[in-house]
Amino acid sequence: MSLAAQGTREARKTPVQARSTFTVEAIFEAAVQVLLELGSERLTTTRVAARAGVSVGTLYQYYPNKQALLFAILKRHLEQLQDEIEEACTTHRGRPLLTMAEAVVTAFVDAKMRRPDVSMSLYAVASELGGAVVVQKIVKRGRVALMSMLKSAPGVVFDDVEFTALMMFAAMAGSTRAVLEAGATPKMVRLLRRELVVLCCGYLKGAARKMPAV
Amino acid sequence: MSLAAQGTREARKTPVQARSTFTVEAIFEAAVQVLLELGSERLTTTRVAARAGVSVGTLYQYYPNKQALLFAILKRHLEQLQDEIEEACTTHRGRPLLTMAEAVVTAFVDAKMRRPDVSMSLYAVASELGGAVVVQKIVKRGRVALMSMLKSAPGVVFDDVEFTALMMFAAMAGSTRAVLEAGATPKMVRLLRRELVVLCCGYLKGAARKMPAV
Amino acid sequence: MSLAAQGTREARKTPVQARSTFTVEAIFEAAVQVLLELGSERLTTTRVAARAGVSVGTLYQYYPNKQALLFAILKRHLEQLQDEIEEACTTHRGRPLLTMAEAVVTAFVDAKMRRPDVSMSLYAVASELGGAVVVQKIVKRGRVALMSMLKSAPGVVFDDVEFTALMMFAAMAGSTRAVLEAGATPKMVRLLRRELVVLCCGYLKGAARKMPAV
Amino acid sequence: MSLAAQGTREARKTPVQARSTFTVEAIFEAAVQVLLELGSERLTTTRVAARAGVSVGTLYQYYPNKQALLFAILKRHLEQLQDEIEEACTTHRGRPLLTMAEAVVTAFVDAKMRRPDVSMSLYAVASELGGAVVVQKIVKRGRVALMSMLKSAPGVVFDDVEFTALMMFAAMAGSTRAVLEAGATPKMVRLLRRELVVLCCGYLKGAARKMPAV
DNA sequence: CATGAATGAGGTTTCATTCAT
DNA sequence: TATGAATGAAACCTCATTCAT
Repeated sequence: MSLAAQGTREARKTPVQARSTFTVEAIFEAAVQVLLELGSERLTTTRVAARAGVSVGTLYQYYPNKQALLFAILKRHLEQLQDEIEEACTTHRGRPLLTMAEAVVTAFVDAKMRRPDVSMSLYAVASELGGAVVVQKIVKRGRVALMSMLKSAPGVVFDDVEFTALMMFAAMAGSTRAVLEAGATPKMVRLLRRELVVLCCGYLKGAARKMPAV
Repeated sequence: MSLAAQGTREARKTPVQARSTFTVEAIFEAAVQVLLELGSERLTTTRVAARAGVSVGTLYQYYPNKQALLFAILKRHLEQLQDEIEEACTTHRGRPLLTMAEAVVTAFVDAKMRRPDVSMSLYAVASELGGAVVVQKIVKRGRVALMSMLKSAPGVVFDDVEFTALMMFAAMAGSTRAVLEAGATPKMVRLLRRELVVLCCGYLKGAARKMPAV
Repeated sequence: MSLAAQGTREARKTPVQARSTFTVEAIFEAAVQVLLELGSERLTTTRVAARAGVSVGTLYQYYPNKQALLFAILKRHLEQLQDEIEEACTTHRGRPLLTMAEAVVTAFVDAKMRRPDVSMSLYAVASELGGAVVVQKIVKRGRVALMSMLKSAPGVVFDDVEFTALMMFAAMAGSTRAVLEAGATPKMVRLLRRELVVLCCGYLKGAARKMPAV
Repeated sequence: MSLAAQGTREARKTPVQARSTFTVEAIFEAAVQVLLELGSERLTTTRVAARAGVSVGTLYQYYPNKQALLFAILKRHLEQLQDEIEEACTTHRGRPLLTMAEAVVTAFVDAKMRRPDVSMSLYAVASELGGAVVVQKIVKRGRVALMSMLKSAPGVVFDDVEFTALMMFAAMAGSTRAVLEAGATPKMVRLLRRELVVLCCGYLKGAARKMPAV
């Protein structure tokens, strides 16, 4: 939102030596831990440094500021998510809509539920960094993959694939979040997967126009 | 989450003199303004008081702390939203699923888009206060109304209406949020309404089982 | 200590009407209650007024400021104490030292232990108002009475009765306080009485010079 | 009393660099000065930091809160006092009661009168922190030493040495306090020493039972 | 007289960030 | 490079006291 320069959000130096790689990772992991234990509100750079076993000064050597650190975590999470979605989308090109929906839903829910605690903690981070262009950019990758897959669906065509993809992702994100925030019991997660397939499938069918066979 | 007592989130005293009613409102409005301009992160009690033209002390006479103030805003927003949804749900009992979907989607999107800026600012607030029981309570009202309406749908029955209602709301919330965060151009909002109807309708049809006519 | 004008510590107006007498008393009692429940640190004028069932404004009508209120409580306590000590001293003029010691100790401990909680709460108040001349003045009365009684002791004379009286009071005050702060179990109080007699008696005997019979 | 955790009263970090040792001391000394000049009531962390020539933040690096700072001063005072009393008690084991009384009184009064101003300022602090277990602990040391010395007195035995020790300390503390609050002129201090010996001696003799020679 | 809304100085505490060592 | 002491702006919140109604 009011995040001024966004270059500031990137990590400061590319670690070339083994030692710094190690340090960076230690800081990163410490940050994740603190985020989980105390939430983004009570995460302080000093605390993270202490947890990582380095001094604050060192932390600032690798992350120019607190936001950059939080952003790094968010980024990794989002990129993993996008990777798995891309993978699912490429693998299922040309398959029927139901199969597509199932694949994407599975990829999405699996990725989010692998570390439900991390996913939840990141909601707060994302809402602070929310509007940031960098975030939008990362998320776009999955949408592009989804669009591309949808276009490959046999026998159907979408009026506005881009928006359709947006809607589908939003629906998945929204319901997964709701389930996470409601506690994400195994039973709920099971229901979520099933209903999300129903929902996406229903939506895709409704959004698609049948193409006359050539 | 770590928000201990919830009494802390309630307003402090009910104004008895005419003067104070005015003051409370001034503070509330000032808070909304500051929230819009600076976001919840940079909203400070001093700033709100200054904007309202009162002293900090006065602010604290009516809102025991910053959270209570933010919560008041969130609460009003959510309650209006729930009101309109309840209204829509009661009015459309017994109608076909498509009509129901249209009604709820319209109510939801209308409510959210009446003050898109406020809606967006409140995302951050909600993520801070999200876990709070009071919030959950308010939101439940709409879900109950939706469930009740769905049960009245002619000729169909749902296996787990409660979860269906949750999914539908989550999908509406998620996609509306996505559109808001993407800028919410009039065109997008139009698309959102249309596609959300498609989505909800598709989902409800998929989730419903046909009942044999008596 | 740094208490500027001390006239400010007196109550503001002498209640002439029945209603105000009642009000003043209600405020006074409320203050005592709050003092006991929350301590002088957390006693606020608003709280006292609320407890008394009047408005802050009314409180300030009768007590010009918070200190005056606290001082009033301390004053009453001290005056009662001095009364009882004076009484004991006058009654036992001319008796043997042991009898005198017993009488004064009993009066002192009784007075302090009648409301041990109040006594303790007032330590804090006294330490804030400690140096105040007004307090010193009140306390002096008991000392004067004690001196006068000691002078009447048959067959003995003190080199510096004034200081002897001071020492005796200080010893009584100090040990009573220690017992109060240690919890003041019935057993301890019993011990206190007994030992205090031993102590005072021993001291008085040591401080007195035998006078040759006339 | 209502001072919850006692960890809060302990110092925050042990300085490792030379610089910080200096800083801690500067803060401590500044605190003592402010305490003397303004009293504990008007001592503020900001003022102390300013006086010490450091920023508030630095102060809070070493003392987690205001109380911890005040407590540190009180602690040092009490510990010195206990040290000197212990010393006096160990040195005079097995000596006659009169010698014992003289030794302890001297140690006590000397310690208190070395910095009469500090002693007085600390009364207020002690009454705030009085109930704290940590304080009780420190003070206990002197009582234990006194008890141990009394037990070693030749030819006498005490029924309840523990209480006797308590009484003797309370009497010393009480009278010293009275003298301090009365201005502590050299003459009074001289009288105090003398009379306190008389008082303690008289008390000990009264409290002791003669033991038959073996 | 009583009310209670309003005041606002002032206090405590946190924490991102810098920089001398 | 690493350290961690120091910074200080800035936030939150309290409460004695006043004064218009």
